[in-house]
Amino acid sequence: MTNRRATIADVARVAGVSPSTASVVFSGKTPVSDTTRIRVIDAAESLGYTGPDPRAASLRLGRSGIVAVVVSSSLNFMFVDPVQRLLMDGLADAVAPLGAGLLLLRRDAELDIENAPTLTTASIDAAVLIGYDALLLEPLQIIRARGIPVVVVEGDAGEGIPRIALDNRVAQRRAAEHLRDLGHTRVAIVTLWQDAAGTVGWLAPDAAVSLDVTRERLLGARDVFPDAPAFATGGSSIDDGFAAGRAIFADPLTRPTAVIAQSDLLAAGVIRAAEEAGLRVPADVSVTGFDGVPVDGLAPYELTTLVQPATEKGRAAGAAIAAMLDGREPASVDFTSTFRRGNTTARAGDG
Amino acid sequence: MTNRRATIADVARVAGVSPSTASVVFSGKTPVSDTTRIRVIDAAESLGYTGPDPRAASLRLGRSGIVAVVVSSSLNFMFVDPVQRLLMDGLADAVAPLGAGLLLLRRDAELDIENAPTLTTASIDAAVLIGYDALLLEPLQIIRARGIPVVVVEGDAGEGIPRIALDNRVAQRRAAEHLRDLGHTRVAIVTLWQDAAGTVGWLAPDAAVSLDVTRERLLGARDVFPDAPAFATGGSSIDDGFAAGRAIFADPLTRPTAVIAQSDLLAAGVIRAAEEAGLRVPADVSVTGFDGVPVDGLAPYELTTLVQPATEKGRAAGAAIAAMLDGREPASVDFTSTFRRGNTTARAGDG
DNA sequence: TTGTAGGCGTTATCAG
DNA sequence: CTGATAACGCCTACAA
Repeated sequence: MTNRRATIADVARVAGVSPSTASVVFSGKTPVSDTTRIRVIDAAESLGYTGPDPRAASLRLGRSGIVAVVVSSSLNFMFVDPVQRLLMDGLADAVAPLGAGLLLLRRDAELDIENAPTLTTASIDAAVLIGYDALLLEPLQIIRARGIPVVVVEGDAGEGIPRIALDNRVAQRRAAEHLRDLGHTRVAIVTLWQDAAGTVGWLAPDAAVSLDVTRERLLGARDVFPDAPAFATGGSSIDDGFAAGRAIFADPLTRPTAVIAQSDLLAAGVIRAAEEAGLRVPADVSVTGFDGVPVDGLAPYELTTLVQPATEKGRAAGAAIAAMLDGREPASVDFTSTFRRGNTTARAGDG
Repeated sequence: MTNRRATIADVARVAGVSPSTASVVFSGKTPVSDTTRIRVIDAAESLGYTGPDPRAASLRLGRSGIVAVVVSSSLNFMFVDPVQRLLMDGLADAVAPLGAGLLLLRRDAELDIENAPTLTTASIDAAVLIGYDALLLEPLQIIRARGIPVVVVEGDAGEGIPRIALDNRVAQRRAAEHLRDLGHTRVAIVTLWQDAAGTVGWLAPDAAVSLDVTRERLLGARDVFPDAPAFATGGSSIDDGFAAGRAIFADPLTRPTAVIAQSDLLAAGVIRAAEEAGLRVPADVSVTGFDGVPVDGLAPYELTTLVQPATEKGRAAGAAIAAMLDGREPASVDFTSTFRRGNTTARAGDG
């Protein structure tokens, strides 16, 4: 019985009008007399026609209303980070007015040969690359080859590709200066991923950090504390920060009086580790974060941190996409973080 | 200069073959001689042709390779929950072999009139509804009217709609029995959302809980402790659990010796609150969770909890979709949680 | 193995 | 305000 879905032609026939008229009734692009509109709508209803087939419309119009978001890791891993979540919400906000939705595309490392590579076969109007790094190079090339507009958030994909960036170095420097002004001299740094592999451990002083965000924030901290040791984590989570904190507080002799963490989640973990080591925060050790996001479960503490406009970054990415789809020139945007003093930093030696 | 993207017809012309032959070269559906294949590929390269236009293919083939995931809240809110994240990964796993991607559709409460309602205009092959409740009723109706296959995860959308479910009641009962076996009699319950509005506070004994998951788990706990008071939270987060815990531990006289939390995140918050109140876990108060997911930052503790196969649930949803797209009958699946003893429960009175 | 023809369901254009 | 026409770019019987 479910022979075939009704088409606009069927509706037009039943309504006794031409297909183009019926089409216009649905698109609203052109004025239609009330009587014909009603006839068409009635006909549609009687046929169970629920509106133009998006596939056909998409072919005809040349756009599908879909924006791809390409991520380099598992969704579980990616969305642990509140910054990413806020970013996605901002993006969703910004593309909604375009009538667009977000298509989540994982760049699967272990991609089976036979699997249809969705990035090459999906009807997408534009793409957003998040946390651009070497892993996203191939997706980027595919997208560019298809001539699809693309925006990069965090990280630099080269000339001609609009990017949404943050003043990572300057902002992180501000946190370091804050600690210096409080009299701290023995400071340790806890960084985000140092490379795509996610190698964990103390960074060699001259280590080349390939990930933009990590490198910039590290440079900012080193602008003030050139010799501060840095421990690289495998991601941005409380657990990762906890592990780093344990390593940092392991030796009472070399114990720092302050820790600069490259994210709020890492900072939360460092605080946990400090408590475990019997250190009070901020009396014995000061901790700074980065991001300014709500950290679930950090309750008593309020981090001294750099607040970045995560949602705004997503909106800006969406705006850039809207511009490109509109044929306008997309603007790269540099966002600024603001310093926020919490209760996790104090004068050195107050303990 | 970028007049028009090359089409397969252009490629065929340059290669000196017919369009159908060129098409076959790309689809691989029919054997083609090596010489012609090479000619076609060369022609494509010289024209900058990167493969069939997905929009046209999608119209012709009748499928777009896109599966919609409809969520009822902000992405930020939704992805706080590790269960949702794992679910999404499982879903992504399962639809990847179909060559499909996941389209994230927020059911925007404050939908502007002028905004294109993406659910009615997106080229989707199927849809997944997560945490079905009254809020998703309208999306469900739209989807069904369009005749698009749909699967519901958690929650019942009625006859004929395949669902991926969990043995919430039975599993939660097991946790309660565990506590009873440990000698606990004064037990409090911390629930997930009680209704779509997310009303927070003590539940009236006869309160009608409209959300399936919450209700089932509540019933399971009450199967063993019929009179246990229940505090409803506004979501599944450590902070929500913390707030609930504060309320529960506020009065030393009515203080329970055990708390049944309906999620691991809530349990983590309850533990935090217990510590704040000077109670030791599990010596003074036992706490059980639900989900069996890694809780970032819970480090020293290992929850006594019910482990649910979150990723598997996602995979099952994907499998059901694959079946439907294949014309096969989709199977509803009932998953089973397994009890896992951690270090957050102990015999009553051991403190 | 290759080519021909027709249509997937819409919508923009332009003439009435 | 309405209707005829012509794409949009591709795929697949079917015929050669």
